Parts: sequence; C-alpha cells; structure tokens
Amino acid sequence: MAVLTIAGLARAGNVGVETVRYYQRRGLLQTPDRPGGAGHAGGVRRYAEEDVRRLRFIRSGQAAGFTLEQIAELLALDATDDRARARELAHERIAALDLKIAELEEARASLRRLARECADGSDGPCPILASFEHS
Amino acid sequence: MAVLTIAGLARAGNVGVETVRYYQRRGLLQTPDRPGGAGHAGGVRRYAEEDVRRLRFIRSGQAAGFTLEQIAELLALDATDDRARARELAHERIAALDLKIAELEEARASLRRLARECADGSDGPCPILASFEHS
DNA sequence: CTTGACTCCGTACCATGGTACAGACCCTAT
DNA sequence: ATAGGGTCTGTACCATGGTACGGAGTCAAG
Repeated sequence: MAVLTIAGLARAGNVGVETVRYYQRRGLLQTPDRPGGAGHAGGVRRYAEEDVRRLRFIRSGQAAGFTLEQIAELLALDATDDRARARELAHERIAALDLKIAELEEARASLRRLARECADGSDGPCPILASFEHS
Repeated sequence: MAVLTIAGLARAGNVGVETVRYYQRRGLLQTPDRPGGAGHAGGVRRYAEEDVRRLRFIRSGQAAGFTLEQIAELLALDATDDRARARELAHERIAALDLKIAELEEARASLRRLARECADGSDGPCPILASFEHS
C-alpha cells in the first residue's frame, strides 16, 4: 500500500513538495499526524494511496478549469453525497469548457491564417494585427 | 474616424479604463500626447481607430493564450516585419493550443461521465473522485 | 555516531493581470 | 461661474497559485 513521505507523494502527483504543503494549507489535502508516542517530538508524516488519488484529482480538476476553491468543494461533496450539487458543478463547468474550447479553436484558426499569410516567400505585409480581425 | 476618450476606447475594447491604463504602462498601447500648446497644462488624450484595433488584438491574443509579454512582442513584430519570428510564435502557440484543446476535451468527457453516473435517481456512490481516474 | 538528505514550520516573496483609490485637473452644460 | 462628470498621475492593493527560504529536527547508511 505504498507508504510515502511527502516527497514521494509529490512525485506521485507530479508536483513539488511545496505545492503539496500549499494544498494542505488550503485544506485540499489532509495533514496526517506525526508518528511517535505522546510527549515524543514526533517523526515524519506518512501518506498513502488515498492521498495520491486526492492529489491527482486536484490536478485533473485544475486541468478542467476548476479553481482550487471549487475543487475543495468537490472533495467535500465526495463525502456528503449531495448529487444535485455535484451535477450542478459538473454542468456549469461543461458549459464553460464548451465555450473555452470554441474560443481556442477560433484562436487556432486565426493563428493558422497568420502562419500561412506570413509565409517566408510571400509578399505583402505580414498581417499580425489583422490576423485576428474577424472575431 | 471616431476620436475617442479613454473611456470610449475602453468601451470599444470591452475592458475597463484602468485596464487600458495598465496596458499603456506595460507598453502594449501608446499614450498619446495631451493636446494644447506648449506651456499649456494640457487637456485630455484622444484615441483613434488604430488604438481600438490594437486593444482588440490584445484581447484576441489573450484568448489565444499569449501572455501580455508575448503580445507585446507580436505588436513590436508587426512593425519590424520579421516573418520568421512571427511564424515561430504562431506555430508554438498552435501546438500549445492543440494540447490544451485535447486536455479540455478530456476533462469534458470526465465531467460528462461524472454527471451521468451521478444522476439523481442512480444508486451506488457518486464517484466524484473516481470520475477523473483514467487520465 | 557522524554526515548528508529529507522533513517540518513559519513566514516571506513571486508572477500575472488586473482593480482601486486620492487628489488634482479639465471640460461641458446649465 | 459653478456643478457634474470624466481625466490624469501615482501609488497601493487584490486574487490566484504557487515558490523560496531559514533554522531546527529526524532518519538511514556507512
């Protein structure tokens, strides 16, 4: 079950150690107790698969355009089983993604036009400013 | 030829006045001279179509994922006619857009899966955490 | 039983892209 | 000529998502 130190967790999630700590501060990841009996100064915290899953979920959520705050809500929701709210967040984000994807595809088309019209051998101006002028 | 005040320019570009000033500070937009003869304290700056075009270009560039710094370079390039560099920037950005679009489409698929599996009447857990677990 | 790597904790700093004043000034309509 | 809006300048502040440190503690290998 792979018991990791913070560096191992960070590696598994493909982030830096400081980023893991940041997510802990933000409440997105738990901060496990330090081991060692009472009164003892305590050793090093250990992390398990569950933490790796949560960390990867955070990264996926970011890729989907959720803010860390929204991701925190999703993680909380995962425990409470509020299906309506979960679907609401999902649908909102899907709509936003549809918009964003369309926007990026438009931008890509503009850039392709720019690259073509600005080819090395072509004459006339290289229409950088003009290349986006239809959107 | 539509001579605008800064508020008119901002409106035409669908941004706030403070944003226009910010772009001026960053060197993305020029700051025209204040009118009025020498020695005179000067009136209000005026903006023309050209400025509207530049402002709109900045917004399009941002939509395409360029940073303001890169947009500044593109605007500078527009004057220097360095076609090779312009194409290089365009191709870089197209590649980045391809990646980003694919990523967003994947995220959208995950969210659709989440929304479906988390439908109101369905039984079993609402797999928020699991919904991204394949990417 | 020391050395070197890693952890812990707090706090400070960073980049990006704005946004918000305050206190002058200016311009136009009444 | 005066009131109201918009402008100008400088400087300060903001949100987001990290990144960097210093100084102390801990741990495993040689």
